[in-house]
Amino acid sequence: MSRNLYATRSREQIVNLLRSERRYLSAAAIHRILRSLGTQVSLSTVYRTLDLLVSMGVASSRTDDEGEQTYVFCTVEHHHHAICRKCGHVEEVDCGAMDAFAAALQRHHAFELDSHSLEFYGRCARCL
Amino acid sequence: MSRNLYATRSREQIVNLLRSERRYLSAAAIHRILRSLGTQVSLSTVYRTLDLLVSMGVASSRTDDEGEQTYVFCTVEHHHHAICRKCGHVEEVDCGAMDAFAAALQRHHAFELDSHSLEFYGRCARCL
DNA sequence: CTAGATGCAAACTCTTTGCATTGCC
DNA sequence: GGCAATGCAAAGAGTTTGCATCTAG
Repeated sequence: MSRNLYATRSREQIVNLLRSERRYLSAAAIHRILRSLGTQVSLSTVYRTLDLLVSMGVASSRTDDEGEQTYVFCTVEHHHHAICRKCGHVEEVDCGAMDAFAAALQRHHAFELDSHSLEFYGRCARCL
Repeated sequence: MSRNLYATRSREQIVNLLRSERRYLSAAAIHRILRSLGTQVSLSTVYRTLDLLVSMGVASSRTDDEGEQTYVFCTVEHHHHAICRKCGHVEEVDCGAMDAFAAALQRHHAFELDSHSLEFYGRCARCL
């Protein structure tokens, strides 16, 4: 268990950015924003750090409409994302009602559920 | 409304393959299978045809774990997929229970839902 | 005959990797 | 000082595109 040994400046900056933005950002976007804020960091480092964060459970990733990988800061273990289609804000939604669904699925399709993936799209409170 | 003007041999073959397989296949996989069945078709045509099928609503696509785009034949308008993690078989699951979810989301997060994406993973009847 | 479909190869985009260098602890 | 992180450039993978050629209707 010797992960994430060094807390370097690059890593801090990336985590801070993700934590303050709370919306899905691509590696390229993160790179661009950090540069514009005066932080010198290479794109490879951004990729490597994002992989690290995802494997530590600090961030979560998804593939957007353009097929690009995007990342968001995240706290809860198992949950889903409600993504505002106006501002991109991500709300974490935890998921209890899935049990009923799993039961119905098994009844109707004889399908044994062991995991699922769920995303919501709409407007967050600020954008209504 | 002058889409899909010509019903060419390539297109027929691709649709037939998707219709008989009923599982998510990448463009490369489709290309490989068709070749092995003796059908001469270029990878670009496979890509172009798949885009066409998706835009016509005949097929549906998703990005798999490796980040590769995969396609499946599909009939129902709005539904979700139960994907067998053993054989890859795709079951279409229609989704009524989502209304309750939407209501809860609005109550708890003041989030106005307008669409969602949902995928199940597990074992299909044949693979239990 | 003519608009649309195809094949081929080159171009593109996003992502990963090898290796020398730098930096944290 | 030593192991890990970084930057750079080059390689990779998947996908798209331009253009000449072919073909369904």
